[in-house]
Amino acid sequence: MELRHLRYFVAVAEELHFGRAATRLRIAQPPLSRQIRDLEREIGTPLFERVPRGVELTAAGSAFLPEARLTLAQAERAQRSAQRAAGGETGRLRVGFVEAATHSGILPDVLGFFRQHLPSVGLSLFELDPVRQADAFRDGRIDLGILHGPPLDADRWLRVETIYTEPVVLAVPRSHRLAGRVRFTLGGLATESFVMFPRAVAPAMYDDLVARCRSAGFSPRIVQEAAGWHTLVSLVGAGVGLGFVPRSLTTAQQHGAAYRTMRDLSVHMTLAAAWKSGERSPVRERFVMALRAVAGARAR
Amino acid sequence: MELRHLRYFVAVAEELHFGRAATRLRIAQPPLSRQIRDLEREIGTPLFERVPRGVELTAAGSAFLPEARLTLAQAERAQRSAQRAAGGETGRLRVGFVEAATHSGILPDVLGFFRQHLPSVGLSLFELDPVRQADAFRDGRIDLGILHGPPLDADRWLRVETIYTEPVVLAVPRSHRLAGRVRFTLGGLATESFVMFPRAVAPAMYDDLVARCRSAGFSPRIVQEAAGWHTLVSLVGAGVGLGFVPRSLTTAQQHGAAYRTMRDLSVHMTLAAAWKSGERSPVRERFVMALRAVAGARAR
DNA sequence: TTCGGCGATACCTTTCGGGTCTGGCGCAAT
DNA sequence: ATTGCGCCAGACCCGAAAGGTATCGCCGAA
Repeated sequence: MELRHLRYFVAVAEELHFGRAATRLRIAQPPLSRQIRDLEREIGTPLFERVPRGVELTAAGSAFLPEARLTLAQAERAQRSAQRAAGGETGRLRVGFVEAATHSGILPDVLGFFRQHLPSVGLSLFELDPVRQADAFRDGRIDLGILHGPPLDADRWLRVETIYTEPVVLAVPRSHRLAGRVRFTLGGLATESFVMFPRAVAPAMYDDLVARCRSAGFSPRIVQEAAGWHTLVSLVGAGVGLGFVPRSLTTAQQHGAAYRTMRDLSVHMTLAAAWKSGERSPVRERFVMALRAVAGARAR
Repeated sequence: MELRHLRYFVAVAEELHFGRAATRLRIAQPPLSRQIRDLEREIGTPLFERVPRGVELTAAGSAFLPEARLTLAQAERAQRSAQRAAGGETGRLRVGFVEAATHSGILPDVLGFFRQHLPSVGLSLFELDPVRQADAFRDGRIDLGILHGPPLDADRWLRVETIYTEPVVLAVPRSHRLAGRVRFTLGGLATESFVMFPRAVAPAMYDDLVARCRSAGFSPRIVQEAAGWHTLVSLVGAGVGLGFVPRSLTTAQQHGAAYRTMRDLSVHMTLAAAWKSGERSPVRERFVMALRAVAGARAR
C-alpha cells in the first residue's frame, strides 16, 4: 500500500465516480480503476460497490475513508515538521553565555525576538564563564556559546564569530584622588593599582589592555583579580583600585564607583558567538542571525 | 512522497547505516540511497548527515522520524479498520424485531453474543410489527428485520430467511368449560370463539391455522383481533375466547389463561430474518449467522 | 429497441524502482 | 606515508508497474 492508493481512494470516495475522480487526479480512468482494484486486493475486501450510476462505498470503504484521510494528513504533517525543523522554526537550543551578554542587552533582545517570532523553539540558558563554556562544548552540554572572543584552548573545532563590540571605560573609586577629573589619558595611570578580570575570561581584551599600557610606558600593577564585572566594580567602589569595564556596565550604577571615558583608549569588549564547527543546526543558525541583527540594531 | 519513502527512512534512521538498513529492507544499498535522496529532495532539506562511520540524523530528520512512524502506523490502522469492517467486526446495524423475537429468547441470546464477541458493533433495536418493519425498510431506517415470514407486500426486494420455528399451542381461559381437559383436538373446537392476531403480523401462520380449522370441518369464529401476544393472552384470560400462541409465551404466565398442547395441530410460529436484497453488509451477515447459530442451539 | 453513461479489460508506452559495478572519501592500521 | 577497508554515491541496465488509448459489456433511460 502506498500513499498514492490512499489519494486515489479518497478522490473516488469523494466523487463516487471513477471518471470525475480520474479527471481530478489528472490521470485517465483505466489506471485509476486498476489502482483501486490493487488496493482492494491488498486490503482483501472491496471498498466500492459498482452500481449503474457510479459507485458506492461498502462498509469497509466507509470505515477506510476517514482513516485514509488521517493518514494523508499525517504524512503532510510529517513533511511540514521536517521543513520547520530545517528552517529553525522548531527544535531546542542550549545556550551558554557570559554576564556581559545580559547587561549589554544583546541576549535579552534575542530572547524576546525568539519568544515573539519562533515560539516553538525551546531555549535552555546557562550563565557560564568562557572556561566552563569550553568544557560544556566538549561534553556536548551546550550548542551555542556567547563569550568574549575565542577561549584560550579553542582549536579548530570551535567556530567563533564576533557579534558585537563595545568601548571599554574606566571605573574609578569616588574616593580616589582622580575622581574629580573628567579627562583621562592612559599615560596618567602609570602608578595606579588595578582590579582586573582573569585573562581567561577575555584573553584578547586582556592582552589588548596590557599592550596599551605598555605603549603608554608602564605595566599595570594588578592588585586583585575579579571574576564577574559586577564584582569587579564593587571592588573598585571599595577603593581597591581602578578597573577597565565595558561601557554597558555604567547603566548599573554602583555606589562608590564612577565611570570615565578615556580619550586615548580605543580598546573594546567583544561579544562573540561560538559553536562546534562542522555541526549543522538550523536553530543555532537562526539564533546567530538574530544575534547579528540585534547587535547591528544596537550599534546604530 | 510515498509510504515506501517513509518505510525506508525509518529503517535508515533506526540503523544509522545505509547498508544495514538496505539488508533489513531486502534491497540493495544504492537504490535505498536514491530513495532517500529523492525524499530529501521532495521535502527540501537533508534528513541525514553523512559521516565517516555511517549517517546521523539532522534536526529535520529528528523531527521527521516520529511523524513518519505515526504515518506508517496510521496507514496500518486504516487497513485494519477496513478489514474489520469487512469482517463485520465493526459498524452499525439497525434491527427491527417483533415481540416474539424477545420472548423466544433468540434476540437476547444474539445480543449477548454480540456484546461478548463483537463489542465494537453498534446495534440499534426497534420493536416494530411486520408492517412497520416493511415501511422502515423502504425508508432505510433499519438494516435487518426479525419477523414472522415474508410480509404481505414483500416483493423481490426483500430477502427473507427462516431462522427459527416453534410449535403453536392453545391458550384457554381457566374459566372455560374445556379448561379441565388435557387432550385437545382441533375438531372439538368448531363452536368456540377465538381471539386472533392480525393476519398481517404473520400471514403464513394465520393462513395455516385457518386452513387446519377448515380441514377439521369448521371456520374459526374470530370475535376479537389482538396486536401483540401478551395482549392476546390477556384477552383469553379475560374469557373472550381461545387463542393460538407460540409455545415460548407459556413461560410468561398470565393469570386467567392456561396453555394446552394440541395433538393434531402441527402449525408453527416462524421467526425469519429479512433484509433488502442486493445490499451487502458484513455486520448484517454476522448478525444473521448469529441468529442461525442461536436458533440452532435452541432447537436442540 | 436503441442510445448514452460508466466501469472493466486489453494492450501499448513510459516512468521509475531495484539490481550490479564502480568510484571517491575518510579513517585506521601497518 | 601508505595501504586497506568501510561506507555512501554515481552510472548504467533491466524489469515491473504506473499511466495512456481503444474498446467492450452492462444497465438504465428514452
